[in-house]
Amino acid sequence: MTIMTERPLPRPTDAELAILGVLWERGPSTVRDVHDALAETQDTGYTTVLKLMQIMTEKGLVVRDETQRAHIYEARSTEQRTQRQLLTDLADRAFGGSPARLVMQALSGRKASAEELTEIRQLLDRLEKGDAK
Amino acid sequence: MTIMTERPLPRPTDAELAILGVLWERGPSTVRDVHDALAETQDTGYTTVLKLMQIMTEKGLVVRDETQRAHIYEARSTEQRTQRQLLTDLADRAFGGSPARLVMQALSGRKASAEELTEIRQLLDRLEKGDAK
DNA sequence: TTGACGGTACGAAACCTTTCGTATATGGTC
DNA sequence: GACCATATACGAAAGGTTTCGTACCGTCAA
Repeated sequence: MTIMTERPLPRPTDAELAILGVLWERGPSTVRDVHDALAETQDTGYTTVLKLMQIMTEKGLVVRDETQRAHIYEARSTEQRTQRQLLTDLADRAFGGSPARLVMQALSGRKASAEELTEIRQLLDRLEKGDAK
Repeated sequence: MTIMTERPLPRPTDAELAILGVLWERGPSTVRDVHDALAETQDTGYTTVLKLMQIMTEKGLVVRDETQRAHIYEARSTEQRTQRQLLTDLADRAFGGSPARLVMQALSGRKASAEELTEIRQLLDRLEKGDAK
């Protein structure tokens, strides 16, 4: 039995995050799928996307199924989990490690709709009930 | 009269953000000041910090006063402003451009203390009164 | 004046990210 | 089988980030 020291995944780069976004939205996809989806907003070449996804495979950000001719890629970490990682990362780098300060800045700096504010308030209620998560 | 097309400052890199952190905390500082402060936690060479701060000057992230032999550097953007920029940037890249979703994820994913939650709630109150900012 | 000290400037290496050209393989169709 | 469309693999260039060695300059004290 091999001991797999589950190394934490590296922070995805900008380009990698865009690709992950497609994978989260579409689910397991081929390079072509991802490229076509990205083509809506960007215009990066097909082989560029391919190369990035190959690198992401090496990094462990995605896994791929090679049984088909067109490999099928899947994000290794969920969107939520990645988002949280990015947030704690940003909190560490720019908010003295305090997610609370990050939240306050995000709230005060932005115009959130009334519904959103209400939603956030409800979330706070749940949190204070100790109903974490 | 020169037209200064005030270009938006670039997103600071990790190393740059660490330096900005020192400048925000200490106020205008020399390279040595910054290096010594960083030495508490990291261990990057003096010339490395110097070079970074020179690059940051080129980018406009900091301004420097060269009247003294030891130049004095100052952050060009406030901590708050930079934090907000980083947050909207992250919201764009990883939260579909929605700061509200970012906030919710930050709240649900983290254990915030009761005091912090209260503080956030008060902030929400002020926001809903239309007392933005 | 000269040397030691502490500062800036500069260049380049090492590494990472992003890009894409080109080579090569595979599968289906005529 | 031969061809064509479409896939992956690979290498390398271009640009950005981080690191530091080395050169050079000014200041001050002996």
